[in-house]
Amino acid sequence: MDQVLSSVRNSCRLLKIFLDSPKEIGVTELSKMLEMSKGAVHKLLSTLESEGFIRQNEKTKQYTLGYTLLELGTKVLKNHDIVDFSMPYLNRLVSRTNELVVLCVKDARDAIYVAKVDSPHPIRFTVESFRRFPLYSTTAARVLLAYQPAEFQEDILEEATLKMYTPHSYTSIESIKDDLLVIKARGYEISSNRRNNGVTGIAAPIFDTSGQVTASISVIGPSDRVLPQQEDILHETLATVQEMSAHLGYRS
Amino acid sequence: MDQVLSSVRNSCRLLKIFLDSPKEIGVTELSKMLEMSKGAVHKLLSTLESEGFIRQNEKTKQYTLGYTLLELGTKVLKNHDIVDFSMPYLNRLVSRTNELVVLCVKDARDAIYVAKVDSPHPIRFTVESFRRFPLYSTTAARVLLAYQPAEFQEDILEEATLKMYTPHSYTSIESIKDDLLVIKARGYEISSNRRNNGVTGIAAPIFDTSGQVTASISVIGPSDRVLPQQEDILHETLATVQEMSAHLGYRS
DNA sequence: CTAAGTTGTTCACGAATAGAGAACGATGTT
DNA sequence: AACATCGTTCTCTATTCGTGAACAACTTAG
Repeated sequence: MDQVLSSVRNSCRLLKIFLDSPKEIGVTELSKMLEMSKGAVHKLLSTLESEGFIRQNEKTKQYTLGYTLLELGTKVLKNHDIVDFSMPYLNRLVSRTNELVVLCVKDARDAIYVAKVDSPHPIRFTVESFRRFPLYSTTAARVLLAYQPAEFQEDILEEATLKMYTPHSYTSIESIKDDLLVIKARGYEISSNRRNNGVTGIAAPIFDTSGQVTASISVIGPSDRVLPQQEDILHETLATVQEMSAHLGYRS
Repeated sequence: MDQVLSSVRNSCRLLKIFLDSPKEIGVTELSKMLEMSKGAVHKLLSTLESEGFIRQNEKTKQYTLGYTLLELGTKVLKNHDIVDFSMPYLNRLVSRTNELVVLCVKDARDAIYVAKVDSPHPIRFTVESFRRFPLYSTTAARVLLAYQPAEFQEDILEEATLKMYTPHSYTSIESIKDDLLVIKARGYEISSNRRNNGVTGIAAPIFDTSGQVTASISVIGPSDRVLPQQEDILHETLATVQEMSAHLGYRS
């Protein structure tokens, strides 16, 4: 783990700073955030700029993310064939439930919505795609976590403890652990008012040939619309993931 | 210009290799393309992987682009406010012309379509967004090039010469240079069958407060549909860019 | 309108490490 | 069973990365 190219790691960390910051940042501010000298940061920036990963505003002299990252990000989506594969199913599930449907995958220690289809309702709950969030924080993510090895689960939940973060209406980390067992036992998850108040999510896992969980889908909407038709939505969701899993070659 | 962090530059080059390759690549192949030792490439890869910029397929052991690049790419789009600003105008122009409309910007030595609205026609011409292409190769890009300093134009066209690349129906690099003068003189460009046979593009520049060309828009479609209504489309396009420029604070 | 505080940028040097190249173990192919 | 090829690990030194201070170009304060 100490086998790491420090300047490469620094440049990665530098780029990620922009994810949670206003679009333009100056050298001085970056050097503080990275705890590096201004000179070194400047060298990083001009290297990244010459490769198109960073752009400098000619007027303000501050820096922004460059277009090459847009090219690469687009390529990531293209590579990810589960997205293309899933879109028809997501669309159908939206037309049957009239609520937001998302496709969620695990990446390292995080979850990401890699596809979504919005609810046709004028009043609707929306989420941000392509942005990481913790594996214990949303319905779809917890489904993914439930099928991970126990040690990995422990690790993730310990991180949650360290961050002193317990999702809404969970009284303790232990109760999440119980929840994961329930999810795996019955093969789906329904949760209300956890991360967002007044919002209910119904999620289930998608299996591939090797029996691994590759993704999960979730129907999410205002509790007062979702809860009354909870049974129907659950039925449609389970039918969808079973069909998807079957098409991926999974035999239960 | 020699003030460059070599390992950072190498990691950038490594990532860009994936743009023009199948989704998964092995260490050996990458080391050949980068002309580096396998050991060094492996170190690059594991550093990038620990930062989420690269992922390794557990079965094939080969490498792919990671999700962090998707996050960063999404952020680039969000930062770029001209895209949000332009969408209503692009949509309106499509509804008036019934052809593909694109928004094109210059980045370093390239052009990129950063937004597009497809034609409603069942038979339609489409383009790929977020992918770099030369500034001399499409109608919208040449409009951007026309407003650049003469020395920059020379530089770009010289590159075209070196690549032995002359866009279709240009007999020489000199004729492109003439074309650029015409574009700047009359403020728009109409070209047929240049990059794609049977395709016609009509493009015009958008100016900001400081009088700089920040982007260009182009209406593109099959020549047999576009040429007959050429006058109308040109009129609509010019009206749109004038309105957009005015809203950006440009005074002619 | 000067002086003090910013900013981004440059430079020189010593400590740290990046990259080459060979050897490794694991696959899969002949 | 021998061979080829893959990704990975290792060692070592020439290279270079990162620091800290000085720089010029602005903006702000008095």
